[in-house]
Amino acid sequence: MIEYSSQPHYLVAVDCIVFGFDGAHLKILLVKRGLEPEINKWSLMGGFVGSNESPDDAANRVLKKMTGLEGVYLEQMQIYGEPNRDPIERTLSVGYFALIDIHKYENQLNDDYEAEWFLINERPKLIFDHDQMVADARKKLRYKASLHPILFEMLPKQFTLPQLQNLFEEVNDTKIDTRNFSRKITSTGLLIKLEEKDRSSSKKGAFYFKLDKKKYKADFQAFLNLIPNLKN
Amino acid sequence: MIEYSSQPHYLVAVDCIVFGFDGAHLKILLVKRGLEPEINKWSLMGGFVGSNESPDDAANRVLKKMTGLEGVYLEQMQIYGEPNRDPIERTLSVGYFALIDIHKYENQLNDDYEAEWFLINERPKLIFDHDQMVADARKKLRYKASLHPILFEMLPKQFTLPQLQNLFEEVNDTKIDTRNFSRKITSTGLLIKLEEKDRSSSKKGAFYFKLDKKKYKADFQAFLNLIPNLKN
DNA sequence: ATTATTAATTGTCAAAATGACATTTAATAA
DNA sequence: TTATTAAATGTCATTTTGACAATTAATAAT
Repeated sequence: MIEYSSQPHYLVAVDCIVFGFDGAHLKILLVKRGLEPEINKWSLMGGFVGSNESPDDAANRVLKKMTGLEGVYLEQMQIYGEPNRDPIERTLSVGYFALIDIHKYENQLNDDYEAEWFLINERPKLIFDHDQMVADARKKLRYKASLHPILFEMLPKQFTLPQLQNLFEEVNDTKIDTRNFSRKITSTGLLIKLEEKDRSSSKKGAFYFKLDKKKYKADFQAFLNLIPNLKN
Repeated sequence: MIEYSSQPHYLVAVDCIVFGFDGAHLKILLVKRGLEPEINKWSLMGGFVGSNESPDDAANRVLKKMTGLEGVYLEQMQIYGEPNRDPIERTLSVGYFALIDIHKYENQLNDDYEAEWFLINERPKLIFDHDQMVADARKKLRYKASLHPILFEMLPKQFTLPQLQNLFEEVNDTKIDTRNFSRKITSTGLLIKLEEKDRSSSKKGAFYFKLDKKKYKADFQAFLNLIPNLKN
């Protein structure tokens, strides 16, 4: 008979891949690790799951502690549980990816932790299996974003169509035809055009849009299809 | 400074939602639990993660032990980690869903475990949060199956179009127009029509098909779109 | 004042995919 | 020979898609 008492116990952690977008490029937020082993090396934001919290709770706690942000978009990805992934002691880690508005973060920076944004393709090597986690998170982000409008979570309240398209192109690592993108994104009914223009990027300026939050919540589970299937 | 040694340790388990299809209805495989608490109550197939295996390894081991089957389709779903989900001791469980060909199983039944197939809608109440796991697994199955051809994993080597359509209808809890379904599924190129007919369900008989495995593997990650968006 | 420059914005058309819909066919039973 | 039953298949109008380039709005330069 199997009994609980004879079974091995493990540490359980969470690690968060935090994505942001600066208007042109996809970025990832990394921290200098504060404990041994591999202290002071770059790593994902993480921490152990406490006695009175679920892994989801723990991920939210870690994010709040290190970025000051609450209520960020957070999605469970998968568990990383190879027996020897942590050299000190067996630790299973639940991987999450988070999407945050990079501008909100800047105001709430917690300086106790050395955190820094890196361009997704120019990030330093990370500890343990964190590079694998980042690769998995990118894949999952791409997958999810091709079906649901999650990328808006990384945009400020006002954004332009060129910015939005940039973001889709970055995430999917592809170029999208401007006319077709505009048509598709408009037909979702998710965008509300504003009076104001962003003049910072061109003489003509690009109109700002905001998200129709009601429509966003209602349609979140509906499949969109924002990434074209290129034939040529 | 946070140190490993001061952190709490937990039991880590896996639980598998095993789906099957009898040609007409979606089924789920349950076992009578073999340890306290809740001994002899119906539950999902599960077990603790051992010292030298990953959670994926553990899920495969449990499935093999209880069904005799190896290499079944197994997908990590999510982690269940509410602090009090297990009344004896804190246990985190990684939920998996498995898709198996119900006919293969029948040949390999391991009688040491009291396992039984239940119609998905006529299953007994399960222990702990296992009912929630089943609900989540159904949702995930539906989601994934609407995009990728995973349902073939539940069919025998030879199957008929009506059977295939039944399966899609069961999983999506909807009725599909025969002509449109046939057109779509044919256009995927995934099916190879055989000479033989299944005469068990009608006078006319229905042609058997088999899966084009090469095409299946190649197209697995490509998005299909097999479930229609009904307008009326 | 006119022109040049630059990025934003918008339109067309042919092809493909979709959804709605009913009849014909193959086999056995009566 | 006819009745019965489930399987298989076709049409058409609408919508969606992908490929493609010209126009517009604003500032900078002359």
